[in-house]
Amino acid sequence: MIQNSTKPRGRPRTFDEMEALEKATQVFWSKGYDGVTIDDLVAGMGVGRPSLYAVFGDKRTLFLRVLRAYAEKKGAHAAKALLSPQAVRASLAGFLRYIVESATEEGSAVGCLLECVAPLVDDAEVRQFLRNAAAGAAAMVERRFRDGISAGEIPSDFPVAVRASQVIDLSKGLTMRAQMGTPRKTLLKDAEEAADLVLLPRGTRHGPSGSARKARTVRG
Amino acid sequence: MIQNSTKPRGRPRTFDEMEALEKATQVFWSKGYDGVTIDDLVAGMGVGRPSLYAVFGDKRTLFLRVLRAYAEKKGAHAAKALLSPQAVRASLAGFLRYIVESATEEGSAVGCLLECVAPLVDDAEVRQFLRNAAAGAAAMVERRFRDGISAGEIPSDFPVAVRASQVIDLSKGLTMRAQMGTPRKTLLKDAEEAADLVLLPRGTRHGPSGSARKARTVRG
DNA sequence: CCAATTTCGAACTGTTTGGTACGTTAATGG
DNA sequence: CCATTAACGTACCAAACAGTTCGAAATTGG
Repeated sequence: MIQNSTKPRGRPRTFDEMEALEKATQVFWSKGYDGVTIDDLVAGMGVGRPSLYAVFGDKRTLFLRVLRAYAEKKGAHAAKALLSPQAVRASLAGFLRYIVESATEEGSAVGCLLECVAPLVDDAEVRQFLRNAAAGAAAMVERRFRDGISAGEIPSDFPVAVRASQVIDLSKGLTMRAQMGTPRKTLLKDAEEAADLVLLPRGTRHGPSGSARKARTVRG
Repeated sequence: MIQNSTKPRGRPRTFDEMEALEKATQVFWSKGYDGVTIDDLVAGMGVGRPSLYAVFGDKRTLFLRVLRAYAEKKGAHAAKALLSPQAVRASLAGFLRYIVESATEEGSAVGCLLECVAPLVDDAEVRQFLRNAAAGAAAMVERRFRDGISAGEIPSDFPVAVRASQVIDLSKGLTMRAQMGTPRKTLLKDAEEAADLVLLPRGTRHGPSGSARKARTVRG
């Protein structure tokens, strides 16, 4: 048990800190960062205005905390989808499906907090956090690729790093389309296509398939 | 000449409308949408406050106009890169390079107006516009693919629509990474990789390459 | 030079916002 | 039962903000 035996001295809080934090997530989720006023947070979190400042600091601090909690939760979920005991393609598709699903959830006017709200905040610390998060996600995918190589599912010359970052890029594209209102069904289909794409073996460009091979060097 | 012979009657304006619009673009570019105040626009555009309302309407109207002009310009540029008389891969790489270059330009704290600022505006009309813009871009890429098929550069069974939308997804990923501070050099390299990826012939997954083919159906 | 027209610029108004001060309430501890 | 502690909620303040008003200035037409 984490419960500290010593009870706090003064008047007890009328809200649960973690619960309030989740409500704050909802608020930022639905209104963006700049769009949210302190009053929005007060109303949405069920926390008095002075308490909000006392417990969570100002808006920026609160947002960073929300972001960290959100990323942790989402990252855990994504990792679970990605590292489940399935074949590479299924893992990858599951990962991308999860991205799409969380981005097309009801009640979020703006889409995904990490990929749609936070990027606009224009704050050094937020940007750093996002870079790290993206790098972490790419590393996770890359690791899955390596495991796929170990398992013999993927050829050993598979460009794991490049493809991993491409998975993340594609996922960002999916997320942004979700935000623009592309229906979930379409995106889920595209998630499957994306999984197929990034697993294609490299090298063999279309040379042998077509008849004409236009006069040019195909890079290198 | 477009010049209307009749000179306007009253006091002449001290600013050029188009020039002011470009300055407004810069303002939105560097501060986002919610982040800019009317005073920012007044200061950045060199237009008096009442004139701004009289000529451009309120912030939202002005932003939509900025967005349209920006998209038109960028679209033209991208189309030029994409439809230039080169091989498919070179066209595609040029297109993606342009995306990266415009997203990593100096002086834009926030990145790209279309893909980083506008998506956060949470306005129905803006979202509609963005959907159309993305669809237009995908259509442009798709068309280039078709031309590639006609020219015999690409096999005729190439999934043009799917790959076109994947190009757009990848470009959005590149743009977002640009905004997070990933260096241009990295992104230019990734643009090349992306061009390679989406041109890979489909179908042949890794079955024949590795030795072990883990017991499972590879989808379907 | 004067009337008509249009823009300019400063100043104004009512509202919203972030942040805080203060008296009140609810708990603990002796 | 009173002192102490801590959170609560109302109410407040100063700054920022969107949008407008109004007189001065600059141009055209006669």
